[in-house]
Amino acid sequence: MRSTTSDSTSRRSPNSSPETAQKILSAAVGEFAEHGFTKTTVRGIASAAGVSPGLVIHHFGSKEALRTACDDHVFETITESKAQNAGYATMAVQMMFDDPEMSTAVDYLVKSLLEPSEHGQRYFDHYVDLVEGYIVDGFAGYTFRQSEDTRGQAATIAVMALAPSILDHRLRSNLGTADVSATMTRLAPHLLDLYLHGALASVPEQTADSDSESETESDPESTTAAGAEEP
Amino acid sequence: MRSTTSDSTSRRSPNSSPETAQKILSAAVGEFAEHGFTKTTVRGIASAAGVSPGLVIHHFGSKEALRTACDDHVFETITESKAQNAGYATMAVQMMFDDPEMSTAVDYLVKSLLEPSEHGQRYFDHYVDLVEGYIVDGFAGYTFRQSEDTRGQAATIAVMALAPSILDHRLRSNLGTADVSATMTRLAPHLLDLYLHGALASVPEQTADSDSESETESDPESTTAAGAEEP
DNA sequence: TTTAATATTAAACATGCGTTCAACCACTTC
DNA sequence: GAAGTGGTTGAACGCATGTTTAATATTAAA
Repeated sequence: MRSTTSDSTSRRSPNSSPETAQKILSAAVGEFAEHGFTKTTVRGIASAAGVSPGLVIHHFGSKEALRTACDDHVFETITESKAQNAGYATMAVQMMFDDPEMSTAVDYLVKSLLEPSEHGQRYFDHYVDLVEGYIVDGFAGYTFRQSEDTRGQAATIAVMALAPSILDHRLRSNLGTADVSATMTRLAPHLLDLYLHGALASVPEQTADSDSESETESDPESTTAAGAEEP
Repeated sequence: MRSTTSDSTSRRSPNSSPETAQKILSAAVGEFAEHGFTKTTVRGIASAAGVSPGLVIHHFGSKEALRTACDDHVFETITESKAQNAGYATMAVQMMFDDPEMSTAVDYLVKSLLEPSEHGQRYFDHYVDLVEGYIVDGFAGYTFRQSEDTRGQAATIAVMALAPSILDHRLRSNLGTADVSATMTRLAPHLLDLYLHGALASVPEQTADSDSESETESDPESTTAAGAEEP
């Protein structure tokens, strides 16, 4: 790899390294996606990028600024692919886990979602808005069940859609699946069944006598006008 | 515990403060539940317990050993309450969020679930097994839809049930709910509706059994202005 | 009371972290 | 070739962490 780029005319850098910043940023996204922001070290990023730790700071100012740059890059990556195919909502079902770059992007967002930082909150809010739009306008030909509290419904579905990615590591260990794609493939039919028909087949009878005390489902809030939704 | 040597003879604990260890452990559970294991510091635990950092190590040996002790304590706390009411599965819907000790216990388990440690994996596996039992035998009078892949179905439902607790912080900010209990109350009707009837009301005209290729161009409007700073 | 063992603490130690700095090097420009 | 500019590095700084240690306080046993 010759570092001397054949790019003529606008050669602004005396020393050759216009691509180093990109290399560092790519490594940072990978490290953040794998370990999260807190546990990721600048030295680890530098090692993954093949540069010195000081250079990372020199290019991005600080670890926090580097995180912001990664946020922009990942957000851009996902929204670009969103223009191509269906977008965020496909994360719920499947797809976008085959492309390794997209997979790390999803991991990155999930990790930022779990840290108390505010970056993840912006993404979450954006995602809920997106789902809310899907509930109102439909998605890929599907029509959602309507509710009075559309926002709460959108938040609920958004959380459900994100859950498999969040707990992918635990699912992989439990199910023995090799990678994210395999896990999603394993979960896909059950998710589709859940979204289409629910998880419960029958509701409990009102019979008084039973061996166990049961009746645990009847919370003061649990029975609040839940099932009575006729659009 | 209290005395490490010579309980065969009459020499018991000279200066024993059995409540100090308990105080430290309780503070540790709270700190771990709030910040997770990694970001929690021994000094923070000591400060919360009103003791010196060295005493924490003196009583439990190390931070890792203290975590193990907390794991046992939390697991015991939850399984004890499990004997009383329905147990884990109620976490999916509601309940057990009102009792503050139970709430921190749930937070503790969720945090350990998200860290790469192996402690959370044992809990997750246990939880999936529990859900699998519910699918086979039913739960609180409810009957689950049956599937060929009961394990995958149990894992799916377990993940769904855990999701609201995991993303409670994000949900709270998005929905404006004050605490966990309020968030769960807000989500409860939608969760019940999802479990009972699913999320989708109608399917697209083509058969939707395996692949989900959709050519729909549903006007994505996600042009969030994010200020970028590229070097 | 004396003694010995434990509880407890303040300080120190070792390590890893993000960051800074002075020097070096490659390349462009004069 | 000389000078200059910016990429790059290795060492070091300041800080926070988990843990250790020496010393003190406390209390049951002798």
